[in-house]
Amino acid sequence: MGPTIRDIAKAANVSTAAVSYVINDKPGVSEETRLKIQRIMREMNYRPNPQARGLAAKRTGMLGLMIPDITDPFYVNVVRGVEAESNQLGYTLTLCTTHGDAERERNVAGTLTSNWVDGVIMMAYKLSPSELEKLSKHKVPIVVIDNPEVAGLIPSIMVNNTALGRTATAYLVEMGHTRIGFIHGVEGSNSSAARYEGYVQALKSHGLEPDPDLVERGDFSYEHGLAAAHRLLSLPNRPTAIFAANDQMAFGVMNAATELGLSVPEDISVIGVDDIEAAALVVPGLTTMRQPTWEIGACAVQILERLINPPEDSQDSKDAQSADASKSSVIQRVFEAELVVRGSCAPPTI
Amino acid sequence: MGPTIRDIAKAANVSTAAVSYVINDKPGVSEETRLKIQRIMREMNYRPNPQARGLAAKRTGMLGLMIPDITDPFYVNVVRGVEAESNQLGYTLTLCTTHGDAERERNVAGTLTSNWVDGVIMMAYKLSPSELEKLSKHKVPIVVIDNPEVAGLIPSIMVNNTALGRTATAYLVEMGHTRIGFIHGVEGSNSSAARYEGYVQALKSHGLEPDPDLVERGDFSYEHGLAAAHRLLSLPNRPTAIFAANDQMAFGVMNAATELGLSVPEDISVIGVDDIEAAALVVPGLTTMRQPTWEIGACAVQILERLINPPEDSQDSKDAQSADASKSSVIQRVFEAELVVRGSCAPPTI
DNA sequence: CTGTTAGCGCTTTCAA
DNA sequence: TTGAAAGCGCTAACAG
Repeated sequence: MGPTIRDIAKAANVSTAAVSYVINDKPGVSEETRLKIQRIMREMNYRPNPQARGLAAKRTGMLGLMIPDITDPFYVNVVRGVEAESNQLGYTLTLCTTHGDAERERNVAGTLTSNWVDGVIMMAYKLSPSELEKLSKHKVPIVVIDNPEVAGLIPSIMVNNTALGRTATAYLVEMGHTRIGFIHGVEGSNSSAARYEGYVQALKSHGLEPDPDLVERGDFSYEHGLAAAHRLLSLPNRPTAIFAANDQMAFGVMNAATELGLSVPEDISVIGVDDIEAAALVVPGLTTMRQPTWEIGACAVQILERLINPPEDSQDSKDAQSADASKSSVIQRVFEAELVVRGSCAPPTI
Repeated sequence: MGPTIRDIAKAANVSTAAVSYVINDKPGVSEETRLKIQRIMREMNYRPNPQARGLAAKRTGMLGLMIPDITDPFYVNVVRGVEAESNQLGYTLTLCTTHGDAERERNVAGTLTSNWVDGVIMMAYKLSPSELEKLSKHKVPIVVIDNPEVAGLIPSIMVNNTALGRTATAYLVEMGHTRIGFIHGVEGSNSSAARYEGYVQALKSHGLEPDPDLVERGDFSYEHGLAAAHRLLSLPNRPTAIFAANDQMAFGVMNAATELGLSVPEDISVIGVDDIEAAALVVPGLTTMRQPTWEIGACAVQILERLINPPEDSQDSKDAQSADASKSSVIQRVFEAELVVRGSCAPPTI
């Protein structure tokens, strides 16, 4: 157990308060004393105990991050952004995974918002909007990522998945494709639904009629992509392009094509979503929609920081109107996905 | 700010001590009182403040995990194991990444071992063994993963990378290959060096003479794998198989082969290490050496737990001899990698 | 079995 | 500019 603030104070012949001021860069200490204290702290290799600090100051210096799974590339990259930005702002990160389990989500969310951390970033999919709203009424600020259902109720960050779907589909249509297949993600996924919505919009806006036969259920897994593509590609009038709701499924499509003796992109164009590592490792590379995951993570931390330490400067604090405004309008940020062109798409040859 | 232990005590008409006992499942409270207190805690939705708890009990309930990068599949999978096991044991995880930067490693290691956590798991590559040893002299127990240099000095977990190299190479040799290329990882990597060592051993033990021309420098990246393979495959007497020190480079090899009009595995067999997601997504699948990453992470936590709460049961605590023994022999655990056979290797055709 | 009480290490008034 | 002292919420003797 290292030296305490009292040891430092004693060694420097000052009070613990003086040391505390120095630790926290607060005024009230002469330059001379400050320097002396700093020197002694260094000499004794003093590290303030974060627990005591937190207990007294009612802050922990930690941010909580709740995600379903650390394996999924989307989440991982968000985590990286969160990590980088929290470090930047001097927070330490506590990571909790829920494995998409409702009970664990509830649990983790409850613990995190009670006392543990100064703020929490959640990717929650099983908690109902009302549950989330209730949690956000507690003292610990929350930012939700990727859950459109609570946008407007709780500070949140989303990707415009409809636009994503439109962009991907339009890319294919403008290349000359008219029969474009779509493979859904897991049942109930808002992202997948929105991407489908964008797919339909793009089709219609180009004068194409969506064909229900070309739409397959999936679950975001490689295997389902493979199976769905097999069905799609065996159709009498098969599609010339397939838009899969994520890259894993897109890989299933590519391999299904190979298995059926079709080649990508000559016979069938494939586009995915996420830009997973594998997309760049294969030949042809997988064309895909990249979501600005890193930026999303960083942005979440920035919003949280503002929620934790509300900037007082903007107006006079007596400006009731602005206070009202900030209370009524919940922060909401929407990011756009970006098309990453590789080799898996080409104009149709028929 | 939720209710405190005093609120509960007041509501239950007991002392704070009684409540504390109940919280910590300690004896000294009648069943009746215990039940009443539990009921009230539930009713008031009481959550003990971890900071105060930690401050008083000198524990935090947190484990620190220091890794270079959350993107690398090896680390991520270790993290998953750590995560699962810490949850199991009731610890919360604090994640710190160092990006392979020596300064950050030093910093994070210092902070973590000062006060933050009850124990720390480190994947440290820039800290010298003596620095690490000094850190481990502090009060907070440390387990080091994947750093053979400190094995014996600090509790550590490793993968037998020499055996890994032997297994991979022997697989190729026994398939009939005699000219086998090797692509190194980044300069100075212990893992890569050990894998190379195993490669040489396997070659020799099968009566094959290692050919320096077939060994290329690399840096674990796809691009270097691609470049190295181009050189290797353009050799007058090119290898019929290539063992890359990781999967990313192995993908470089596969694609270099394609670019040169060679096919995998007919013309060239490829084997990697790590079993990254992409390995299973391509056709042919990449044959690779899988390290038991999840188990490693879980094991690290178990060791840490034992270090934090030393089991007193084994012998009488007066048994000075056993105390000495446990002090002198530092825990050390070695895992073996496993061959994952996919389609990228086949007997040579020439 | 139960209650009282003295801290844990730090922040933060409030006086000096 | 400095210091004394009162907690923050909880644990762990110790006394009853």
